[in-house]
Amino acid sequence: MPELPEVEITRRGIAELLTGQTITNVVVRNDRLRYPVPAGLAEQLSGQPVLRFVRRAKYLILETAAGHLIVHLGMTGTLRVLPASTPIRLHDHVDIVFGDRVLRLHDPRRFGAVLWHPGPIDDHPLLRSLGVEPLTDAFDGSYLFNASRQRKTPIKLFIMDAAVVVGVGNIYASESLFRARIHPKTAAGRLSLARCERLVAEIRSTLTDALAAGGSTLRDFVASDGARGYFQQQYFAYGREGEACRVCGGDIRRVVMGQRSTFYCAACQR
DNA sequence: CCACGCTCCTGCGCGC
DNA sequence: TGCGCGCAGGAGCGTG
Repeated sequence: MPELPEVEITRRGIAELLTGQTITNVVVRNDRLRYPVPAGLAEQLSGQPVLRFVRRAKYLILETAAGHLIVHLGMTGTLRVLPASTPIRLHDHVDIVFGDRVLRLHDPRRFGAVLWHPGPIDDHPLLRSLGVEPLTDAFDGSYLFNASRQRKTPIKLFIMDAAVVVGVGNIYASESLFRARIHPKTAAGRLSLARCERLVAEIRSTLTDALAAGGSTLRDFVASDGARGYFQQQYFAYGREGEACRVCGGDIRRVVMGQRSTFYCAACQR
């Protein structure tokens, strides 16, 4: 389940290997991802050097002079640079070929996406109305405070709203709220400025910690089957229903919010 | 504008 | 042992 740190690690590894390299072909084995993979990618991209490989929210963007290839990993997607001779596995849906190497999208559940956008990237409908990046200065306590006024939505759903702040997935939403000692059902509009500042700091540190944990195995993630046990950092709340809170020893509870499991400590989080 | 719930898909874990 | 059910989740989108 790639969250923002995993996506960013993937971006760094691939950018290092493929920036400046020229695409020689594109092979689509299964175009039925979240959206149909557009036809004609091989014609659009062959001969194009990769100018940049960037990220916006959880979208990875391969930039060429001809346009942008937008990739989303969904729930189960992985994107890896492999020797072109690497055997095809089930669910290897798309290859961007660079001579004797290949950038391969593997995605069992097909929640991912591969899109083509010839124009300026900020114009793309999926990217246009995204909120701020969580690891930039634009995301601070007063931003969260101002954005949340009058909003009755539980804070957990609010921080997962990509129109507000991008890249906070289900796991890190629970973890950040635990660290900030905020109950996930608290109405967003009722949080004080001080609590918004605390929450922003904890969202940042949660993401940064995961990034640091992943950074150490960067090479594996990009080049090998590795990646198992990857971000198995110590969660405080996520997935720990019925276990003891690591801070107070109380029970970690699970509730469903927005059709998603939410974990919290009823004693620590108010 | 806001709140909420449906939907896509496959792999896995659990219960019988 | 084996089968089948239900859950897991990113995020766009439709509905009220």
